[in-house]
Amino acid sequence: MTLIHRGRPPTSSREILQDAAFELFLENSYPKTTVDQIAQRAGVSRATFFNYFPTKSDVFWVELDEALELLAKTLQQRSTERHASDGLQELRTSLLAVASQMGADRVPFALTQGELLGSTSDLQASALGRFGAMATLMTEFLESHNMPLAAARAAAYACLAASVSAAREWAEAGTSRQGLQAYMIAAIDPVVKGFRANAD
Amino acid sequence: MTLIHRGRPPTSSREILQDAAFELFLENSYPKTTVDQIAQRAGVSRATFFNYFPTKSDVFWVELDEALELLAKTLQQRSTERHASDGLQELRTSLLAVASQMGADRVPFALTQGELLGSTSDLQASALGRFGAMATLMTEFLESHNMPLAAARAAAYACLAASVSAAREWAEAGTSRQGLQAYMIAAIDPVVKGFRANAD
DNA sequence: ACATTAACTAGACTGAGTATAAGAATTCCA
DNA sequence: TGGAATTCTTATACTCAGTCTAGTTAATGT
Repeated sequence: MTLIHRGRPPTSSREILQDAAFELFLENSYPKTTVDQIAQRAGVSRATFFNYFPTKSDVFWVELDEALELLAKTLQQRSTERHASDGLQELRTSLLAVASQMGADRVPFALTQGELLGSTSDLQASALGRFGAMATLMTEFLESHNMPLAAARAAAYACLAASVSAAREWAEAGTSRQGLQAYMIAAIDPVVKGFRANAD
Repeated sequence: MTLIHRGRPPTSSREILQDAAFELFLENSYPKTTVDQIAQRAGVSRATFFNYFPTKSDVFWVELDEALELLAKTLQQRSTERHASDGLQELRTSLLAVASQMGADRVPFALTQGELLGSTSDLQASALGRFGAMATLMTEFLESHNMPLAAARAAAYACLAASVSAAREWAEAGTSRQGLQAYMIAAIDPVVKGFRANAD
């Protein structure tokens, strides 16, 4: 499985850069941290940072990207397996499956920095790209389950909004926190119910 | 009403800069247009551009900003006038009122440049900020009409998504185009119906 | 005249992102 | 053993957006 190595082996790694970045984000906040500082703390040149991450904001979202990838895989699997069944219900199940990976203890770093999203424009840009990708993913899934485009789009955005606000509540819950899944259920179910009532 | 002038009167204006910018955006596309070029064509220094627009992307969104301001005013008015009635219905009416300003002939520049949104990160950032503002506006409006927060948020995002896709369809319709309002009705009504069914 | 106010400008600076060419460490193969 | 070929890493220079500061210019009012 592991390809045999050709050429110079990496002396640094994604993880080292990521750790250095998160340290600095906590110490000085995201906007006051420069790529130079991250590279320096990781013991690496600035250019190397850009070998691993195309932009500064990409390092901020690594955990979300992993979750997104998992969601994409899950949806794809469910698309091929049981194509005929209720799309919204399938979508709900898939979202909860991804959420179940997030125990009470493991809050992604980005979610602890909610205030930044309102004020930091490059984070907004990168967030929009990711949420947009997620929305089209969900829309296509619902469409492939025989929901008309307009309804699919509206339902996808509503589910997305519900998921995001569930994640924020979860992150803010602090010590009293349960797993993310519980928050997701509470947020998504009304949406699913509303759109299903419409479909009948 | 017009305050008597103190200090040096403006020799340039927002409109001149805006026109210069749109010309250049059409000639060379948004990302290949620099603030220097815009200022130069407007016959003004780079610094002056930033006196009128805080960022390059703000000039791209002037028309949307006007519509947003109108929506905010409309919602505020309806909030004070008839506070008790159905929030979703009121929101729908307000959105349509704003849309009615857009005749078949007057497509905002930004809407003709849809592809850019997928690829240009500073446009994404500025778009997210605006849509986010719109979403919170709508959420608060629905909350003030006795809708619970979670439902209000989901409904607001769904309406927002419907409005955006209606606007895109409208812009793409080309010669066969009706007013924006017709597209908005088709997109929003299913959402309103869905969420109302849920509320009862 | 002279002070005040506001529009405008010049210029230097930071920081993200791109591009390029060169160096350094390793494997493959003759 | 000695090159190629491959890949990670670096130095350097560049463009452009956005910020800042200090200074200039054109009007008003007293």
